[in-house]
Amino acid sequence: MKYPFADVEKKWQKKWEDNKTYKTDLTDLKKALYTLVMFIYPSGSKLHIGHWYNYAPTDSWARYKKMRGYNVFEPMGYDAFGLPAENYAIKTGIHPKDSTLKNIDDIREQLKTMGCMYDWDAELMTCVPEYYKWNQWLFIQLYKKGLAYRKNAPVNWCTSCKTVLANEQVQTDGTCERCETMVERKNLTQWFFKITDYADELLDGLKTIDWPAKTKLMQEHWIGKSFGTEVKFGVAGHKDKEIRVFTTRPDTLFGATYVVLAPELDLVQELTTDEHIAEVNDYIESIKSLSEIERTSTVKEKTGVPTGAYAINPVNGEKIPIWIADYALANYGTGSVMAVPAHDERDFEFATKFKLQIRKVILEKGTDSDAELTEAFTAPGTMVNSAQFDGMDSVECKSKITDWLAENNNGEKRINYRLRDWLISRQRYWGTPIPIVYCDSCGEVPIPENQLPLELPYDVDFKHDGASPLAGNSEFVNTTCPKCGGEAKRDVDTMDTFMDSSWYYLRYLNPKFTDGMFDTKLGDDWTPVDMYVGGAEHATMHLLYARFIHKFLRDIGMVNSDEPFQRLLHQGTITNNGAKMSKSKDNVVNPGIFIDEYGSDVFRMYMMFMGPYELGGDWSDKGIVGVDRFVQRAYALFESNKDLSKSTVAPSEFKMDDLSQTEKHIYQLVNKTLAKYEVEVENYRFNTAVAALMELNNGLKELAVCSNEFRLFILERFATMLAPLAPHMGEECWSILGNEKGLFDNPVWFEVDQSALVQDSVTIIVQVNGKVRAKLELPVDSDEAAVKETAWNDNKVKSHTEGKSVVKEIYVKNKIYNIVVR
RNA sequence: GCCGGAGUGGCGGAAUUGGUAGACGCGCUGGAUUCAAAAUCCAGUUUAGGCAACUAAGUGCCGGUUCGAAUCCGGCCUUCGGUACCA
Repeated sequence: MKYPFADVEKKWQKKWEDNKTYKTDLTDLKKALYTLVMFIYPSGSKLHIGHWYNYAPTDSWARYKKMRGYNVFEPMGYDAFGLPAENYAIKTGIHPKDSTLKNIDDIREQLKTMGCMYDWDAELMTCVPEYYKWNQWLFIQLYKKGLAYRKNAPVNWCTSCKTVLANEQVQTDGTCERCETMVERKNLTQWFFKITDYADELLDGLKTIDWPAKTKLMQEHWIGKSFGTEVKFGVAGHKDKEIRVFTTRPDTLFGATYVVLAPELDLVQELTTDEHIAEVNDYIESIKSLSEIERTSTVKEKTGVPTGAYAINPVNGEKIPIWIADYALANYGTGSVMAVPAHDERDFEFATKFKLQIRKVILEKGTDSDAELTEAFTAPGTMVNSAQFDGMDSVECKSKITDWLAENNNGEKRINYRLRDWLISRQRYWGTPIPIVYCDSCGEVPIPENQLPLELPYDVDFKHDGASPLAGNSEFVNTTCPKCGGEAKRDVDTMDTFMDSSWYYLRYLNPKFTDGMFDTKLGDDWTPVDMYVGGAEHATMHLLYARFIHKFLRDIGMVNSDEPFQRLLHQGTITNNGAKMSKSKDNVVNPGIFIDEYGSDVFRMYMMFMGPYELGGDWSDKGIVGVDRFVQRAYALFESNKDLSKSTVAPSEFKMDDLSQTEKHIYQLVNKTLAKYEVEVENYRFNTAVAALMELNNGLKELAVCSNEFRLFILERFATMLAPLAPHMGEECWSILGNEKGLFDNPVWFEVDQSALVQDSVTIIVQVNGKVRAKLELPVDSDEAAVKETAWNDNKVKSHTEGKSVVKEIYVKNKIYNIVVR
């Protein structure tokens, strides 16, 4: 009989639900295990292949752990705020709240057909006041600690739509995706979280977590800690002004021949001479629509204009011109850069183009100090043209010059970070309202905690001209000051949705908790999350923000751990004809037809079999029949051994000497498979785990001639290995054997019989000059003399060494014997 | 541009530490079964030459280290993710 997947899946899903199999008892902390997958963004109403690829293998891992006796907590929820729902509303008129809640209902139903172990009592969504209230509370805690503050920052502004655009809404040519108008950068006052205060700890903490090395490396580079010197340049004719620059090359300071300021700095307007002001303002206008990537590209032709003002180099009192150039960014570092054309590639190019002075201050070994440079010399060398430092080693002079600057109050040692503070203001509707009011007499005032949540009003014009849609709702905007009771206006921005995802793993533990942001007892018991799985695209942003918030929560006594996610893994992306699946491209592959034809177990097992989990790949259904055939064969095997456990009992292990030759082979195979399976599944290498089960299945062709208890022994192990990967089928096979209790209600796992893994002979490869010439089957741990003799007796070895002299012979025990001849 | 990955048969991929390249599966070819087909089962399947034994080449490209490299090093090419307002 063909495996009746539809009936089997329905049957077990009902049993699991009736038995509350996946309700986790969070008070049972013995072998507690929190496994988490990044929650779902409910944009469309359909789960696509990518979702299955993310969730099904993760669930298989959780099930494996459950079968090994862990008390597994595996929740699922919805990252429900965000831009797409708002765009959809603008296009269709359907309110984000309505479309989002509808999508969530549809998605929940589809998630249930996957047959995952989600504890549905722990389900949460971020767009309800019960959740986002605590975003507001958290904001206020950060505010109280001085970690939330306002400053100016640029946004993408469409002058035609009169709205702020997300980077995604700006096309590659710099125009608005709706109206094709050129997008400008415009400054707005916005809220920031001081993540930079935690930069060092975020860096150090990486050493303590079990994350992919590449992710840690990306975070390390994102934080970008660099050691250097801050130098104070005076400004000629402006005694009250100074320009601070950060440099990692203080040894080149005598070679600084000009200074570059970010065009947007206020200082630029203050310093520029009348003669240059028109040119400067034209330049600022001309770069308004450039993105940061374009501005800082090292291949783009450098642009810039002089301000007419001069800076004073503190080391030699020299007057050097002040320029502005787009590659200096106002929101990075001090916004000012000292330029040393002789020893920096970008400065060399700039100085050459604009005929600025190039002065060599570090001499390359073996070159003439008068020789003209044809390119920047960036390596260390000997100091020249540097007054009292001449003749010294440039590396040593880094600290010498810094010390000398410090003694004269012209600078100091400094650590700089690439990391910037987290901008959380969004000029959008569908998000958490920022709990601040602005009062003419009291200034910015946080809403008292007992007045939270500040609810997001339903009625709003999404196309409201200007900054934020909420600004158009006067009932929302106009309020009274919590401090003085006078008239006040609310902040009309909402929060970045990364705020929602920065602490949801704590809320899952009790989403209905009303006495605080989350139940801190449960938080301490269950976090850090043991295993976190999600896309690599989150490597630097979400995963850094969540770490920051976790550390902040620790500092205010809410959690007792330093990191939110102990172990992390990224699933790969499934593409369609090489393109990322997305609703907008209309290229999503719907799993529905595969579920209908093969069932969810075959489908999820195929996804796991496709390749390495962390690699992903292009979607193809070509191989799914192979997995289906495997399932059919395995099912038939169990069917032909129905109710075996009702008439016989399998021992916990067999003695190899008591087994027939056939049984011995199968016994070794099943133990080898089990040992491999454990390692592969533990490390999310499901493709090789499935392959191992296929090999096992192929090796059971002669099982029928074995004894009853032996067959039961083998099939029990086979069923338990199937269960994590194909949960419905695993349960079914287990029950076919005659077991009354379900595998996930009563977890079972079998030990490997280590004695069955011992091999008595081994294949030794004989190479001549690195080429395989013979394969010898020899006892394990044979000594060199024995191998040598057998090897040299081989005809092929003889023919390939004949008439040549032996240079040397290499023996690697149990592996290889290599003869080198000339 | 910058930061971080990936590249192996016709296809998806395997090779746990530098030691048999191609496990497992798809596809294809041949056979069994069938009136025939589907399904199933059995055998073969990196490429080139050869009936075969066998020989040579081969893990994106070029070079290097080593007795030995898919694996380590240097330089490229292609491609994917991120680049701070998609999430």
